[in-house]
Amino acid sequence: MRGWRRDTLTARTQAESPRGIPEATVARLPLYLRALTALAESATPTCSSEDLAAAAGVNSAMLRKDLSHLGSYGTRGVGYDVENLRYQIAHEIGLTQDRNVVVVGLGNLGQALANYAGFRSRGFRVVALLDADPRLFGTGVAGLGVRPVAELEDVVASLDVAIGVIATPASAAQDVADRLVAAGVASILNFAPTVLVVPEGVEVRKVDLSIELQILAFHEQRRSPSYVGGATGAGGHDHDVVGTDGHGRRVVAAGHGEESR
Amino acid sequence: MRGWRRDTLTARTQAESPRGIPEATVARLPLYLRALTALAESATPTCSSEDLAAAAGVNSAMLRKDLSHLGSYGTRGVGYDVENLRYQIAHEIGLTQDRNVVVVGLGNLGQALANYAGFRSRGFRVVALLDADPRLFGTGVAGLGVRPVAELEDVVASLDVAIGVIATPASAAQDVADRLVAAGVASILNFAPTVLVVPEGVEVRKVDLSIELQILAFHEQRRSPSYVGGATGAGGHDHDVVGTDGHGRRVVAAGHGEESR
DNA sequence: GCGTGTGAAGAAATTCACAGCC
DNA sequence: GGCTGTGAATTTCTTCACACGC
Repeated sequence: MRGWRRDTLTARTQAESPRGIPEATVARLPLYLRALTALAESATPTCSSEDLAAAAGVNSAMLRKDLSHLGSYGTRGVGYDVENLRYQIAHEIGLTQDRNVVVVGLGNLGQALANYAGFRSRGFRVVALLDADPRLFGTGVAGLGVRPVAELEDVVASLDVAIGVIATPASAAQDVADRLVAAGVASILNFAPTVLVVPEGVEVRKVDLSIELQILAFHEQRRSPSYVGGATGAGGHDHDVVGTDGHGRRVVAAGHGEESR
Repeated sequence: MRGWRRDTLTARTQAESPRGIPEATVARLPLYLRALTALAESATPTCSSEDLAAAAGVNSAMLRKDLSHLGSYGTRGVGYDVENLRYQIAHEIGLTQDRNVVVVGLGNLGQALANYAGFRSRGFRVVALLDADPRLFGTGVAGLGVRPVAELEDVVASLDVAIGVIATPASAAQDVADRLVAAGVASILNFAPTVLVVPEGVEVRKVDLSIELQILAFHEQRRSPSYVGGATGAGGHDHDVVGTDGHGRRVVAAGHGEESR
């Protein structure tokens, strides 16, 4: 079967990364996966795009479009086979194989991360903990001993680390990132409130709690009656009609990223 | 009533809320704020959009476009006054007033969040901690006693809570969210790995560690030589050195570095 | 009929490129 | 000359709406 790839030379509306699957879609696949897992646990054999979209908190049209990038795994007039679709998405994300993770920085957050069950439950194994503070060396966190950050290179090489989680103070983050990259780690999850500069080809995801709070604060202020829009500016006559969608409720899924940005 | 589409013609060509400022821009303002604070600390009086963009890890054209939504705070031929721009952005985000935060769920993550300095340093005051586990009641975390989650409504009302942080297990998150909303909280930061359904007008930001890891895993897999792209497809587009170790990867300014050819 | 898959339309976000001001 | 601010062009993402297979 010659797969009818969308090799469409009609370079119209198609940007796609390397071989397809836009970033926005990739960011939602884990959501669908989780929703499917929930459905599977409730012994639901099949589901419509409407069902799954509701469970994932997205629009059904978007869900179908997203899934169409993976292939045709649904049946017209019926829906999707929960178990099969779950497997296909897990496969696409690459969860069929476990990946080793090292956590660098074991302050409050780092320790919480090391203990976070969500890591282990989805094929991510925390195999080493590193910190610069000698007082933490050897102490047990999540069944692992904390080792000196000086051993970073050894750890990455000997334990086949694929992902590095940075939970250090901002001042140490770039240095740690540089060393992780030099040691061969090409995937970094950064919790330090700083911008990381990395070479081409290295993927960095950032989680910044204070930024999330500030975004909330912005909307909070906007809701306030006293808000007139920034300092000056006559502002528009726009009304705050948030366009009630009739449903009265608004589903907030995962997303961003940040968000966005 | 025929189920015809709602007359969306009401919206002009801009998703913008009240007075402008697209969501993507809002999500970056905190980034600029942080960069400006760093510049201020190094006693830099003014900076160009190039400088600031580099410090924030974005493209300079995007930075200028973003700032243009706030007003004209720069000087052509010169740049931006660091202190003034910092104030303008802080004002726009609404950081001129403190906001009270309640943390619900004090497991590993919740405790780490309660202790997180980043919260307090930017005008967010954690004023109460709630949990359902009696064993935690009264124990001190970050100088506050943990109180029964049953007191949620009291706490929100008496302490003027503006933001709720949910760090409970997924199973409890929706219930907590419902109660927060009913109590008048319209801004929620959700760490529980579940989709929250909230009424229109309530803002939810979500932080999901396992989703971030899965996104990294996807790219990790894509880099892998054995990756052929889902079910079918050629794929091999990589010309990046996948070879073990060796300084295969070239440092190319970084995915964020501006560079305008 | 139902519901997927998808081209086309629409909206949003990003980047370009340059006019205009210092 | 240098740099901001911004319309226009471009790219990316989302939604619509309907043909097609069940």
